[in-house]
Amino acid sequence: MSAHRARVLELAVLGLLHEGPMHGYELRKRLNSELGAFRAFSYGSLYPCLKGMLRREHVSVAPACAGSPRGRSRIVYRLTAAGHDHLDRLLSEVAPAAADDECFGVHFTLFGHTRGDVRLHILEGRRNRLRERLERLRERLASAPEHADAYAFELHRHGAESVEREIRWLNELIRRERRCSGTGAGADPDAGSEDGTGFRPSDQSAV
Amino acid sequence: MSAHRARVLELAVLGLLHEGPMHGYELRKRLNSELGAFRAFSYGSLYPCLKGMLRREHVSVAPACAGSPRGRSRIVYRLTAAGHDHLDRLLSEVAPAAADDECFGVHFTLFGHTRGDVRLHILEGRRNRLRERLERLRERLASAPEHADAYAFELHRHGAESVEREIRWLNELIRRERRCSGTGAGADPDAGSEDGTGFRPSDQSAV
DNA sequence: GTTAGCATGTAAGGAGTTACATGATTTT
DNA sequence: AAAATCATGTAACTCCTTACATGCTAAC
Repeated sequence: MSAHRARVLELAVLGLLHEGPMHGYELRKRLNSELGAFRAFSYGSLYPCLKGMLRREHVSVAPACAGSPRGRSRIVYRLTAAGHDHLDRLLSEVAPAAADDECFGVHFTLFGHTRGDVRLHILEGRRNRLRERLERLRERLASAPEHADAYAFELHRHGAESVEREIRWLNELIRRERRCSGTGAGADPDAGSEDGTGFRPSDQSAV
Repeated sequence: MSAHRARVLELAVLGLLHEGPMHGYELRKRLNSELGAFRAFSYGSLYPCLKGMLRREHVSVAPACAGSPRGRSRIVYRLTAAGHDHLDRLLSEVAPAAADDECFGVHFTLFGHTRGDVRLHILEGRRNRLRERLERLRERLASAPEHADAYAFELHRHGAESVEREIRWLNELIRRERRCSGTGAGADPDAGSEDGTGFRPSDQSAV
């Protein structure tokens, strides 16, 4: 009932403020370069978010430290103890939403503060999501009738290749995580389902 | 001032209904397999959307044609003349939003009904968007300090590679479009079948 | 003295989701 | 009779965007 949806922005803000205090403007800049390719947040979402976090006392405001305050005076936000706890809690639970396109990047970026077992769960969750997607794409490609739209086909072909690439990337990451965590307590049969689907391109290694 | 934002769902519905009349449930299924990898719409957005289109008289309802009506009686939607016009208009204007991640796929899928020059504009718009993204990613990668987060770095590295791949794909498509429109008029999408679909991921340059 | 960049904020609203409510038919 | 599948629909809500409003400082 509490956190049933994404809440990407707040997680990202918590993550950034974990590195150190920051004011809103800078927060937004780093948000949009750190998370760069994935999302771009506007002030219209950032400031209300900060306001909410302030109300919940996950952050506190510091008086604008000087330095070289060009422009209007800054409001510097800093994580409170409660804020740190909240971030830890968010990073400890294996949110299924972490497999979402919009969330995975943020969670991955915060892997540095995430427990090893949670990292593994998130990577596997993401991989499973992509495998489902790939399966659907392959079904469509396999059943592509001759009258099919050439553009749609090409889009799905390229989409399937992209998904395959990301799955292979995840496989490699998962392998590394398992190796690092040493005694693998996990029991996941990682058998490759070889595609006999007549799916062509230089398909190295099972995804 | 009228259509300042995406409106992906309505465009997709117009596109599907252009193929022929359909009822809501089927529409949603096709929406989520056609657009497959990209989006998944729920009934909670589809039915209100259809209602709006009905109000604007872009679609009309037909009495549930029989066939094998398993389940509750169907409501079959059909494009009106105004609906066809509206779709044509949407596909004629080069919406900048077509470069968005969520929109590009839908627009591309409808390339079969899109004029050649508009296709080219959309492909180029998408490529420019991705080039900007790639530039930002490369900046981040280049300026990655030694103390940088290894996970964030890896994410951006993989992200940059993915974007490069998509840009190369777009380059190839743009090349083909130019070649086709050079010889003849651009309004015959279904002809030819174009099948040299062998896209080689070998060339790494000139993104 | 006006433009440009830095900095904070709000009001209105768009697009879509979840969860629910209903109902018919077929399969188990 | 229960469960699964097909089928339509609504209300409440979430997350975010756009467009606007404000104000301060530096450079041209």
